[in-house]
Amino acid sequence: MPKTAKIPKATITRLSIYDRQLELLEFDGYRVVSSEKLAWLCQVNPAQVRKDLGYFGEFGIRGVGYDVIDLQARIKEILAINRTWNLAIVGVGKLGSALIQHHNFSARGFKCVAAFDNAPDKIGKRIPSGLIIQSVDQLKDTVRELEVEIGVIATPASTAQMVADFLLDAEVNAILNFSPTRIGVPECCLVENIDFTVMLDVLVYKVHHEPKEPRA
Amino acid sequence: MPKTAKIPKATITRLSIYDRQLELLEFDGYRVVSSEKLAWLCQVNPAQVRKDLGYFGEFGIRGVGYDVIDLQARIKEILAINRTWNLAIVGVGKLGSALIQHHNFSARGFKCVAAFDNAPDKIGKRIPSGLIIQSVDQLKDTVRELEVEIGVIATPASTAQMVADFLLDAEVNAILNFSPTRIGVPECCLVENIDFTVMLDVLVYKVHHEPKEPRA
DNA sequence: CAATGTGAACTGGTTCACAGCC
DNA sequence: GGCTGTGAACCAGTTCACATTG
Repeated sequence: MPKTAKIPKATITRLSIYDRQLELLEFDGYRVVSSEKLAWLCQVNPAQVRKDLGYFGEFGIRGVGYDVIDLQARIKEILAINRTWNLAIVGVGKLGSALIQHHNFSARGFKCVAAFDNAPDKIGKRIPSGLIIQSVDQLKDTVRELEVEIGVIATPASTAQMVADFLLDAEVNAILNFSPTRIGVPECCLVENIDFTVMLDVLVYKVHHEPKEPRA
Repeated sequence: MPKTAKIPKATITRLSIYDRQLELLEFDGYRVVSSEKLAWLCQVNPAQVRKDLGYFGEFGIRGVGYDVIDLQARIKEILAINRTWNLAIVGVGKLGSALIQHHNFSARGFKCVAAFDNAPDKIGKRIPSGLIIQSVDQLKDTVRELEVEIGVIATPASTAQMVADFLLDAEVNAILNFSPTRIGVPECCLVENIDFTVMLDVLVYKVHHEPKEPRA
């Protein structure tokens, strides 16, 4: 179905955002939505919405708009989030355990099926979600057995690369990296980095340099 | 000092990454580094490194490279992270408390000086860091008193906008938003969004659509 | 000679503007 | 009439290639 064209990564990001707004619109009882309204809600340009969707097909009705339910289904299909994906969290510190219990993950079909750490006092413990923390030595076996498709790194920077190598060895080929370092992986493995302090640095730069307009 | 040119946001993001790599290089005893080496470490193009730095001045020595210590200082100055910034966390759930104790924040000069929630059973409690959770009713006064410059939203989507309005009322003009929704704010307020599930959706899309190359 | 600094070329992404349809 | 779908125009950001300099 993808019209063999190169699709900007930003388009995929926006599709995810559209999807969530559509859920809210559905909840609020809307049956149809125009590109203008959806764009406004997602803080983008209406033409952007239409172009993004245009990469994948014709989902709207001219003169009317998009069917809220139908468009949602299409987007979920495009993103491949119309099914469950199994996650394994590595690093069960404060952040790791917050992620395991993160409601937005389960609500969107991301299921934490395993948790690993290498601190002896953590291994074997049960976390509120019911999961038992395993040693990273067991990572490979468990990941394969439970068919984990995405590894989540929530360790300090110092161990991130080691963890990544473990995940690669277990043939996970998608990693969500919360550690503040760029891990090195082969081509076949896909990585997304979420780096809090980089975001803060960007924010601080902007605060410090943007023309400070007087408050309305 | 900025050569009155428009600086890409991506450049700022990379400066933050360069900075952290420089810290590691310094720790490892390097005195100078070439754009090629730094680029390799940060997984970008060498010309990109030079261009990014070029927006702000000439920091290198031709034929030699960049002084690791000096370049760090310059970047920290550009990013305005050569001082402490006060944060207030709103929403002390699992994620919020993980953020409060997040070591990378304190290590980089971001100091959590206040925490707010509106759950009656949380208000007044002391968190391991020593902070006492306050009611959001006290947000305005506390934020002003403690000179908080950045608000961090770690609440569910449903209350994010309300929290943002509270922060705006307290004249915070930078927000780091961890809730999975786009908050609406006036021009004068700067926002960075960190949305875990969007990142996962992007990762899933890629896993599902990228040409799956056989593993080496 | 080796590596920076930078205009010019290129690539990618966004916005416009309007044709096409309901 | 109103809103989608999309080629064309535009804009931004990255990479190249080379002149420049310690």
